[in-house]
Amino acid sequence: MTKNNTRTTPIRTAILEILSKIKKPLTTQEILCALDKKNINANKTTVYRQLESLKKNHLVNEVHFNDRNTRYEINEEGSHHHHLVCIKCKKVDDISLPEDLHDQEKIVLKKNNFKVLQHYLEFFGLCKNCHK
Amino acid sequence: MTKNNTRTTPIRTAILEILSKIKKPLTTQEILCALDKKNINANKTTVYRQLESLKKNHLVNEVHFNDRNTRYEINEEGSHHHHLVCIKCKKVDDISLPEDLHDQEKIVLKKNNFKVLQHYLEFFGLCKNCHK
DNA sequence: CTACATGCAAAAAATTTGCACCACC
DNA sequence: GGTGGTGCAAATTTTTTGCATGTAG
Repeated sequence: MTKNNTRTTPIRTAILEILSKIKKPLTTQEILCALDKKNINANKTTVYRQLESLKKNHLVNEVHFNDRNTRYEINEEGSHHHHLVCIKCKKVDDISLPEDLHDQEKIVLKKNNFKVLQHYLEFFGLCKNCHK
Repeated sequence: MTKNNTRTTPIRTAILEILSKIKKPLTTQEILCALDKKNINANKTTVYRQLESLKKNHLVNEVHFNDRNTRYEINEEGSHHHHLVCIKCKKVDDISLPEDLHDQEKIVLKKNNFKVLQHYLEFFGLCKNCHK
């Protein structure tokens, strides 16, 4: 039993394994396929529910790119990273930025009296192969 | 006739007006309602198509927050701004950051040889009213 | 008179809900 | 034995597509 009254089940474990290994955000569809390839039979409802639960437990993050798809990525403690999304070949690279937040950003947030719990930073553009 | 072979129609104009005035991202639903309040009768299909077209013409941006909704905001040239999303009261504030990108971020992007066309930065947390 | 715009209906896709049943603690 | 997990079907919501018609350039 993990925190928040959730149990460690094969499906839950498998989803975490998949996301941990691939280290990039996957859509529900992709997760479903990946489970299938692992010969783990899971209903899409279950996957939705597990992802929702994993999100609540801060084990995965929901990420959105420039399309209409909801994606999930593993939430690796300490290594907060961002994404470079190539709008041409759709490749997604992670980048980890040397420090968390710019000082000036912190000042703005402080001035707004806003308590940041999470932030997303995504770059859209052309990767090295696509902007030659 | 604007660029990209699009025409200036009442619906298109109204959508831009709405987004220009409100200056925050709206869902398709909200845009539909706003049109209704303006007594402009528009089919949802048309709105979807206009938003897609406006996006292509870089007049609006598609924005995603921490839920499953697609939102659109006016793309105001030069005043690139970001959002503070309160996860409790759902209020969305704009912030404009003093400078575009952190120097160190620029270095990382350069090292990755990635040409940035657009970037999103959203902060999720608690606004001043909600974290008392 | 041609290309874009629109509305309507239907299809497709994504997500949620209700209910029954199972299984772990 | 009670709480969470799962599957299935159905409902709901969101988005897309096809087609007929309208209309501005």
